[in-house]
Amino acid sequence: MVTIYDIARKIGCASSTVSKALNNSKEVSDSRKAEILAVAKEMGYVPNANARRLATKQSWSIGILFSEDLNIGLEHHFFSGILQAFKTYVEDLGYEVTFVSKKVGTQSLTYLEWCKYKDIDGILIVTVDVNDENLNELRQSGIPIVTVDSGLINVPTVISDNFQGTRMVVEYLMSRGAKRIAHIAGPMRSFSAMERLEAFKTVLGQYEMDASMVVEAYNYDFNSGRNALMAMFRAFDEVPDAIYAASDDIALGVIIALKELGYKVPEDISVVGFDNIELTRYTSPSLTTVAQDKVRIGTEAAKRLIAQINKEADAGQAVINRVPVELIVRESTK
Amino acid sequence: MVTIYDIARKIGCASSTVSKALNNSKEVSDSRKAEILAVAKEMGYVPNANARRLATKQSWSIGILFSEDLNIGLEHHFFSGILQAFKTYVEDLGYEVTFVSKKVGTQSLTYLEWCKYKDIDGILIVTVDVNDENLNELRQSGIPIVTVDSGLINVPTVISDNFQGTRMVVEYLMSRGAKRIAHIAGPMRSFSAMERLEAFKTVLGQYEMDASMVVEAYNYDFNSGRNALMAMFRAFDEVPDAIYAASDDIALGVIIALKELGYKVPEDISVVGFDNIELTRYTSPSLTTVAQDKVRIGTEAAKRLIAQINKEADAGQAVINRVPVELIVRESTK
DNA sequence: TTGTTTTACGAAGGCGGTTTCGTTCTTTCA
DNA sequence: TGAAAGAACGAAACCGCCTTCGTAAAACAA
Repeated sequence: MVTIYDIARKIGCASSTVSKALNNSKEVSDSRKAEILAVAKEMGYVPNANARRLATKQSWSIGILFSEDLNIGLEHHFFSGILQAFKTYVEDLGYEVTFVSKKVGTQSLTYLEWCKYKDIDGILIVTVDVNDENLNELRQSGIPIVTVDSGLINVPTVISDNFQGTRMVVEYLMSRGAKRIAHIAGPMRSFSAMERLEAFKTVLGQYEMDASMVVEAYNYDFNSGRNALMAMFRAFDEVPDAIYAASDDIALGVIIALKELGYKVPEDISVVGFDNIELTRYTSPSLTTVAQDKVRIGTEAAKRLIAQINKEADAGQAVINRVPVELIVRESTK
Repeated sequence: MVTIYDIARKIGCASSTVSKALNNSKEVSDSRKAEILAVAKEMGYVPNANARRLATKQSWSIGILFSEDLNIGLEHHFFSGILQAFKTYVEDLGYEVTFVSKKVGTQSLTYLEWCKYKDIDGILIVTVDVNDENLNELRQSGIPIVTVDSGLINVPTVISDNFQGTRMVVEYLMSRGAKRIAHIAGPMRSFSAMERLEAFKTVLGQYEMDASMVVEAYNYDFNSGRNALMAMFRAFDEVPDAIYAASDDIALGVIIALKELGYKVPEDISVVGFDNIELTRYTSPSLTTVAQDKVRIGTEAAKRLIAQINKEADAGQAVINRVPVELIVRESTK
């Protein structure tokens, strides 16, 4: 490993001069600077992150917090899409992104301890168990935080506009003649699921429609959707003419279940999803759904985090940043 | 921030003693050790990663390399699944995982420079442009590397057994009476796509069947599958009775396209995919496919990397580690 | 008792940078 | 032309931790 001392020795100047030159300080003459840069390049010099960070106390790194317990995480395309956009944005600014871990060598650490250990600049919380004690500690630590799609209070949040999306769905269904709209909600440990359910009730209420046909899916996946639909048909005597599902996966499960029960989609019952995952465009029938803007959510989250890191005014306010959604009408609604 | 000096001062001992106590050295008496640990805890001491790493030259961190140019990456469930398994395994051992970036602050770095900069212990290459010059440099640097599903030569690799999988598909189709099997290949810049194509030709050759009905999909996604199928029907006069697609997404595109052309799956034409993504179980028809073991691939890759880091014998050999696959028979084949 | 190990601890140097603060040597300006 | 200002550079301290080495006290052996 070649260090600034090696360079200094070779040139015959002080290491401090080399350091300044490499950092483009104006305390070094242009000729000297050129010489040092040339030698550095020739010797294959690469700075040492740990030394630099130790000295500057600026780590240029951002932590990503995925909760392990919920089994949605990296593997869920929605979150991985957000992460991808987030990562692209901050890396372009020169930050590195690291997963926050609970272990260092053989030692176990809390999230906050890990952040201190790494001297992290900021942290993105993606999915999380809201009741995790370790999170409180983190939140109160003053470390810049932004969260995505979570229900953490007192933390700057970026999330799809579930209210707008739900309203669009309901009003669209009504405009197409729906009289009896049901909702397959997502699991209530998910904040978005709660919001969508709440919005569902609110909007139907405003139109003086009954919003009681609701069943909670155990999970966000296909199978949970299928099961939830079956449960709904067992629990209610009435048959809805439209179903608003809290996610695309759930909606696809619902459609299959309806087919199994002998209903036609959309002729007998319309189905709407939420997410706009790639495949829904190609299923049969293709799915009417609410598109979430993963890229925008990830990018927005990145911007808000960076603003906090740079201590811009108001950056740290626990404001919920709602990202617009879009209703994509396809074949699953009549 | 509380340091070992703060602890030493409070107790009235030397910082070196504190350091030793915290590292459980036997040069410190048990009573002293207990005292120091107690004070450290009381003061909320957390070690500083940068200082520690600078001093020990052990970073306990692993880099993940996702190529940006191919637009498969984090968002592809196959890779995110592998990454998840990999991450879980190495984090449990106390390593942290960081995405390797090409920028540090405002400076651009090559992969190798970044690795040196961070003093990284090892690196997982997930998707990658085989022709990237920066990779050669990395490969020759001696830094422990493992790669997944890539065609990098001279690098320890973990990959699904594409030959076994393809053989199972072909033989299964033949056992069900297929006489004319076509292949929708994945993009040839993907190593797995190449292997599957090669295996397809080999196996058909062994049975003295014609293996010329092949079209390359432009990408691994649904739409490419659909387009490739259309291209196939334009290019060949004959109609196959079975189609082996290089991925599930492609297969689903193929199925839709076939439906559009008026063919029934599986009655007229059988279709087989590769991956076993969650949804394929629920599409209609559900998809016969080759299941890849994401968890095993990720874990295996982790093990091989750690072995190299620990300089275990033979660990660094550029052996290809083939992970068994499984044929899942569902409705898309008759 | 004396001599030899062990044990427990402290001083100090090093890891590879950054930064402050002099100190020369030039410029600049009155 | 002399004094003040600025430019260019080096010495040294520091970031927080680890580790080597020396030493005094305690434990053991002869």
